[in-house]
Amino acid sequence: MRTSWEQKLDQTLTKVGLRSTSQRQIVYSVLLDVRDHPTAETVFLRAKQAVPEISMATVYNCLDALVKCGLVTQVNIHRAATRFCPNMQEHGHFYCDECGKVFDISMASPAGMINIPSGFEPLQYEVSISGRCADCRDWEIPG
Amino acid sequence: MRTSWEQKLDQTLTKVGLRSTSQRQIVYSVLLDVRDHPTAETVFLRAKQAVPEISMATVYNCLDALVKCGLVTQVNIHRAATRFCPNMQEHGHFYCDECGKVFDISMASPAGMINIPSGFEPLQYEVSISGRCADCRDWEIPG
DNA sequence: CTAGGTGCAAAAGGTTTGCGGTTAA
DNA sequence: TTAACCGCAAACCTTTTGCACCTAG
Repeated sequence: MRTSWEQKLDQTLTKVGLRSTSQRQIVYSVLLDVRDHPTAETVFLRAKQAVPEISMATVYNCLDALVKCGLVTQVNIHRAATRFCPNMQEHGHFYCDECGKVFDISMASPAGMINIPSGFEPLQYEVSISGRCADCRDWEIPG
Repeated sequence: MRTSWEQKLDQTLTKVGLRSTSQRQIVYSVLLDVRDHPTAETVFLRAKQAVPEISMATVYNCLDALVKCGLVTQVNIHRAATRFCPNMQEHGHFYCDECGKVFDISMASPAGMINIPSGFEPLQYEVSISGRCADCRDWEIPG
């Protein structure tokens, strides 16, 4: 029996004119399975466990398709590999400079507090915070 | 006579233990001169007009030094070259997907509206908006 | 004097592309 | 049937690194 996320994936891909393929299903399931904002490389390695012959190019293609159809968000990290996140609620990201982990941060819509100049058409907002996560702060060696 | 920004640069670099060099002065002056959020490559080409023998590695080093001492901000753009901005007021950035230009966007401090989990230590906020700028919207072919 | 900076060239890292073969619709 | 997709490998672009020489403090 098809699970509900598989149906939703099929429908969402089809809606924007993209095909539903087994590779795209695997990639999406990998993202849903462990919500740790993996890089394309990590997604590749995890997907490979299910489909050993899958290629990096295909993983990029699949991630791209998922972003295009609105099921996945990209998280940009300065000069490091892009992370991928299947949480489509409006939220920000906290990047820990020390351990490299990425955390979802709940927030109000930023649209209200930002003064978009007239004539500009905003399509996407991205709020990212960098610093040190709780764990890394705890492990700090005192003075 | 030394201009005030040159003195400020010297002092600010020195304060964090970095040296004031002619290359760093040139790079900073390039950023102050045209406020169009240039890439490292563009900074390199502009700096080269004053110092033909300057190298890309040095431009990166100088930009890095300027960021470290707090005179310059980096603007991350998804999968494209980092842009550099000498405007140190708290502000966001609008990236036009069509023409690639970057615009400063005034905004209230995002710190208030974001719910940082306890124990997390935020160091830097970055708000970026992507979409279409006014010019690109105007030039759109109707129908 | 010497730690830090510069210039060059080579390498790294992440992502994209070209192409022949495959497959969903 | 056929446009879209896959897998592979090579290319690409931005950034980093190693090293010999140079220079600010």
